[in-house]
Amino acid sequence: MATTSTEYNFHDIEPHWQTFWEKNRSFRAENDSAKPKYYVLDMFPYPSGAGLHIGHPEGYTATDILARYKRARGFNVLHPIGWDAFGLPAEQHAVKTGTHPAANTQNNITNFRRQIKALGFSYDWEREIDTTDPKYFRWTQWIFLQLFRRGLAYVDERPVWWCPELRTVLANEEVIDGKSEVGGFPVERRNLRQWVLRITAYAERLLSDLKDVDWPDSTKRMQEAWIGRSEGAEILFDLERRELGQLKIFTTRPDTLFGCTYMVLAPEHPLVDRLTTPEQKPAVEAYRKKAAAKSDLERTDLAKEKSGVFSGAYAINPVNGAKVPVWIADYVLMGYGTGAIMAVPAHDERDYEFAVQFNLPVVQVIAGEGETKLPYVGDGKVVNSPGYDGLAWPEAKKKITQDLAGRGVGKATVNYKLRDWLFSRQRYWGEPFPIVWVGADDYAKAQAIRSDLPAQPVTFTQDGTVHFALPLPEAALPLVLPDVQSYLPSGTGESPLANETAWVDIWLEAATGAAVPASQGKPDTPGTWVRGRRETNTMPQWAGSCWYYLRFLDPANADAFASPAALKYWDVPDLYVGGAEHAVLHLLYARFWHKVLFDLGVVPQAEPFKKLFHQGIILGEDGEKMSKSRGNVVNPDTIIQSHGTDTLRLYLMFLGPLEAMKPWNPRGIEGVHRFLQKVWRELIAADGTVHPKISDTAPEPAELTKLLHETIKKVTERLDDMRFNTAISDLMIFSNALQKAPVVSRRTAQQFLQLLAPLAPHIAEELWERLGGRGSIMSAAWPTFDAALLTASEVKLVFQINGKHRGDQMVPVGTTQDEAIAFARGNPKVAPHLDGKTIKRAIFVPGKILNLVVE
RNA sequence: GCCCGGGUGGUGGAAUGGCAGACACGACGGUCUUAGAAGCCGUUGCCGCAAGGUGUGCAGGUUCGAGUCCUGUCCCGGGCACCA
Repeated sequence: MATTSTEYNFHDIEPHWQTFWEKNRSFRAENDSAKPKYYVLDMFPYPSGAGLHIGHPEGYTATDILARYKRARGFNVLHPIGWDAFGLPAEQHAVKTGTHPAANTQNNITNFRRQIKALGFSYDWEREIDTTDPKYFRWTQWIFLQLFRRGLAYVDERPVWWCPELRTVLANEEVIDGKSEVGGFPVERRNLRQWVLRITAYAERLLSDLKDVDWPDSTKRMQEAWIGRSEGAEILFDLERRELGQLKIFTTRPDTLFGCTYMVLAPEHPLVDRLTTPEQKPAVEAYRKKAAAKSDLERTDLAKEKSGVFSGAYAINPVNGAKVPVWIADYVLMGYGTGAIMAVPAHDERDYEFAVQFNLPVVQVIAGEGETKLPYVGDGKVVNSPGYDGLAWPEAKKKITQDLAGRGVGKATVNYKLRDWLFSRQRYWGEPFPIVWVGADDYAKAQAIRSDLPAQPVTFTQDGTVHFALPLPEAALPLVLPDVQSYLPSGTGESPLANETAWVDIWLEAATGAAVPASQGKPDTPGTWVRGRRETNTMPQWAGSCWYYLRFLDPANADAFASPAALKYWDVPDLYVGGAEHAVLHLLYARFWHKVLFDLGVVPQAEPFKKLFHQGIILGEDGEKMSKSRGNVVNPDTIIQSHGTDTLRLYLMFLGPLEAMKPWNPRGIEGVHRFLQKVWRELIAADGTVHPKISDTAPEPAELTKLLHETIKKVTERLDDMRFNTAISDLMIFSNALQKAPVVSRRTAQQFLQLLAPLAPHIAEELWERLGGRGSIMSAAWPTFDAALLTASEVKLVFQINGKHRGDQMVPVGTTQDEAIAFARGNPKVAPHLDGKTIKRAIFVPGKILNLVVE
């Protein structure tokens, strides 16, 4: 049933059809269908208190158009949405107001859901998920247990931002210019016990499998750079004082070994204490203190000026026995390679800068073509390197590495920039780790009855006591968050959970995971009861978003994160659309988890996202990024109120190519709104009945029929290519013709509405119904074009003389070159340019162009 | 500094190596109207009354023909940044 409006009243029409779709469950994806499947996924939103931002509907409109289009083409479409709802803002809100983050989160979700529904997206709401729902995060915890069991999760001391004044750990985004965002207090780096995931074990596969995915090249390159593979060699340098042992360095350029004139250790390098001579001790100590006080950011920001200090020690170059001084400098990082380098100032810019500053020798060992200006990092041949002179550097690299390996003082190695993933937060609002820390004896008891423990126990040592990480059995999941008195951190760097003694300090039944507060004493029921302390860290927001695309396949499953049948039928998303800001972290982390699940045999493919597309950012009217402080934020609700969601959807797509960054321009909205009004006006008379020019019997102009078929062809191609802006242009061109046509066949009007339906679904449904279309326009099969109608008998031929456009005319299809030249001679615009000239050459593209080169 | 994108009318943007500026916005003129809004009909890159010339950041090149391909250069945006 259509609405009763006589005019294009989107205020009636849009809610009307949204209710219709909801009642009819129009967008339900069937888990067992004979149809081919199409899975199109949005990056699910964090439901912030600010509500939907105009950037959300941009990408969501694009995927919605595709979802509706694919349904019309006969696909069983999975188009889901959910909420990435753990996270810092909800926790900060809780700290401020004392309300439970869950309550605040649910309010925000309610608001987001309302806004998204008002946009008319064709989500299957029966598959809605929420990462903070225990039924969901049960499986986040389950995946963590799989990682843990396979030795991919461990505990280590890692530096975090610590604010002594607030007595809390801060996230990077809570630290602004070295001060806390709240209060502006000074912050420092402090080591804390953290969970770390061994993503580096997957570095090689994360890199090499990029070749199998259809992603933007720039995103692939960013991931490549982030993984940062480099091939080189580890080389052992003897120290002058043999009793100190050897110094292991990593270099990508072993071929420059003869040019090494000094060594550098990172200030944190464990050998620094031992090899520093007594005279140099005070200077070295002072330097190390200074370096330690610097944050990573400062250390890297001060890139311009090198600093360092001589250790007093010397190392021996393994290829020529040269004695080289060992320096300590913070331009060498402990976290990469071995934390020690051989410095070759002649062929490395940083080493060169350092050598100049500290007056160290520079020895050239690579010569380029002609005069070589140092530092020289280009191609060339090896010089000043007895035994290798004259070799091109890649050959020398190979040969020197082999020779060193033969002597046992070096070997070829591969290094990655990628670090293991810091996976814990000292926060309340995240998934609790299903881990209980127990003593050695209790761990041994558990080992006797559990088969799901890692080969190597995960431990940490505190005040001389070794603590063992005992996982909860899978059957004990989910481990839910306890209610807490305060969302303020414990003050010791632990999360607020540490204050919940009854939850934290427990007796645990090792086989079942049953627990009672330790304060109640050891239960006397049978079982293996061990005394433990729960892990108080929680997981980062990434955890829930690492695998959500799998939960959509089978969201209600209580026995598995998804059934094998659902995993097999739906496979992975055919298209994933989201912002480029996730190009590295989210996509890399999700790929890592997916590969672990693949290795476990629980997902059938090695890569989670076959095809990826980034929508561009929408800037404010002023061309700046939208932000509250600039006051240039656009709220979709306002546009829906003033022009309707069909207009908003069209406008978002009409702004420009989806991938481009583009400014918001409120005046442009009128243009697409007028387009929809025109469509209405041409199909519906002023009294609300079908326009008199719509006819079942009288013939419409042949040009209109032809244009319809051209439009079907173009719009279909453009939806396939995600060229939504030009698809809309094509529809506008057709609507202009619609307006001029005295008679329009009902079928033409209906087919046009079908083309419009994925983009502006509400008005399309309404007009379809009024024009007597059967059922929902969504269930009508996508129109096809008649190729015969598109072939013309005449085509426009363009005449060029010496490459310049001089005229054109309609010529019969199949015109030959000679005939075309005759047409040119007879063309009043072209003929004067041929007068008294000889044609030296003719280039003829049949049906398109005739270019005559004349003299 | 390095790595990616991108520079086309007053604006957003179109253009498989083949008519640069589709489609819109804005502007101007007209029509309708008591008046306005909406609609409709025109015009609208720049120079020129016109014929015509000229034009895709700049300088070259390849080609019968370049916005599109190549080289260099400038500018803007994004990402990364002492990774040995």
